[in-house]
Amino acid sequence: MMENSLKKYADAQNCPVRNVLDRFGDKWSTLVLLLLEEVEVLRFNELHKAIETISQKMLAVTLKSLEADGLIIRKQYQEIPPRVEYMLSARGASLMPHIKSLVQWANTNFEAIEQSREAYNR
Amino acid sequence: MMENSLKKYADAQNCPVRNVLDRFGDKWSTLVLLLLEEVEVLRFNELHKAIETISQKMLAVTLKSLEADGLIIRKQYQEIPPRVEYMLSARGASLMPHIKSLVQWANTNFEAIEQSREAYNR
DNA sequence: GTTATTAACTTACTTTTGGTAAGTAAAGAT
DNA sequence: ATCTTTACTTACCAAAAGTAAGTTAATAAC
Repeated sequence: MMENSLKKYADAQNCPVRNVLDRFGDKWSTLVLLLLEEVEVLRFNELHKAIETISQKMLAVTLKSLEADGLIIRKQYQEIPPRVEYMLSARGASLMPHIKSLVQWANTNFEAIEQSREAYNR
Repeated sequence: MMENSLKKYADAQNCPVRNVLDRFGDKWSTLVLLLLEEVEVLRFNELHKAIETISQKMLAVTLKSLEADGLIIRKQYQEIPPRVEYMLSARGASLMPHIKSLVQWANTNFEAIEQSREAYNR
């Protein structure tokens, strides 16, 4: 009764849900995407300052994987000191409505969830 | 020009977006939620078999945090061997449309993203 | 001519998180 | 007396993420 409906999630590699959601399952990707949607063009250090708690290393890793997935565009100028600008790609932009609907839900349910957490830890 | 629009993300603790999205930022929560939406009621071992690659420990941790957030309900029967059933709460159910819209996006964009990844790694 | 500055990262190292495998508890069946 | 069943927990190990310092190369200041 259950086997048929659940099997499709078993294989992480070939499951689109897991394969793609694992990517937003990381700590920073959605945040970077939200910032880029809001400000449109940002340099590495601007992102770093904006998020504050992210390390440079993690920001670099996050940007690379977003670029690899074609969600953001990296534009490098041949200048010194270096200048690199990041912005959403069309694909990245098409993702944002879905993420923002999640964000909206998070905003409306934030307080109730906090209260549940507190109640649970007592 | 940037300070005003970006500041709100700086503080993880009090930012609803970060605070709540960090929770789905883990590897397993969304998967458990999707399964529970599909099958409605599942026991610990059923979830464990369905996801396969999750460890019992991680499943226990995931279920606890989902319960703490009030997204799922844990119903324990006083029997031996023990019987515990998990199902979505109303709050959890209200989340699912947003998650599923993300899942849909993932399904439609899966192949293109895979191709981008391959191209990037060459 | 040496030193400082700037921006976008790397690298080496440490800490935190996640995974594996084995163990626990308690009743009923063998 | 031992085995089975279920829902976990615990001890130990591997992988991921965080920290801090280093790299590069041109221009500017001393």
